[in-house]
Amino acid sequence: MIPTMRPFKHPPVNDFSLERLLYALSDPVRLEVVQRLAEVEEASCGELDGGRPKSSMSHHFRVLRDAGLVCTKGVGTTHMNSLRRAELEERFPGLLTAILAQHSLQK
Amino acid sequence: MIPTMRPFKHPPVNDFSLERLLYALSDPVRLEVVQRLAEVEEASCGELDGGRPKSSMSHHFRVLRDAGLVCTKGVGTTHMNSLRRAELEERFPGLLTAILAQHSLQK
DNA sequence: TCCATAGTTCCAATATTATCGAACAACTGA
DNA sequence: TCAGTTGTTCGATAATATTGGAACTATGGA
Repeated sequence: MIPTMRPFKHPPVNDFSLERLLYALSDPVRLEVVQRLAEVEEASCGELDGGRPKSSMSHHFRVLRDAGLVCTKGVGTTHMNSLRRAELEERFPGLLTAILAQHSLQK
Repeated sequence: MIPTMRPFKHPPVNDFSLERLLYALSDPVRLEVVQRLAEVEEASCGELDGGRPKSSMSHHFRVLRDAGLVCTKGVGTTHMNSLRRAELEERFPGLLTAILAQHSLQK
């Protein structure tokens, strides 16, 4: 068993871009994913699709990863996702907190 | 002289949308406009175009207005723009602050 | 009244993005 | 080794955004 699930590329904190982050979160599907991840700490892709096609979700997860918002690691046959909270707080202090606070108000 | 420059539509705070705001700020041109406005408090459209065509800027200002970020009022032949800081802070506490703080770091 | 200024609106061209089916790849368990 | 599960990648299509020229409107000054 040679082939291992190759890990995804996750940008280092220094490469985080404010515009890219804001863009990633301006999509309702992606914003919902991030909000859910804030509640559960960790979740597979399947747990986060709202019945949407896998290929669509795969696209959204990539956008979230590229923005530095989400970290995805392979665990068995599934991919576990989590927020990169500490690094986001380091690079954009207070930003994610303000966005997530907004969500909990709307429920 | 009957015709007066008809005022622009500015959404009330209750109609502000997080996604719309994030989207508006995910564009480099618009983000720059907002960052400049944070410094000068008030500026005409002409002062904020970076040599870009007026029609393009007019589009961007409309997006910013629709998101509730910017207020535009006619003054003489010019349009003066300002951030809707208080209302934004009321609706999205800490959000604009976090975004603007990010900018000043990058200079 | 005429002209210059500041922006808007209209329009078309271009570029980006979202969506999703189909084929593919990695892993687990039988 | 085969089958089932999970998710990615590829490719096409549709929807949406950005850009900027041209015509138009409002305003103020000469």
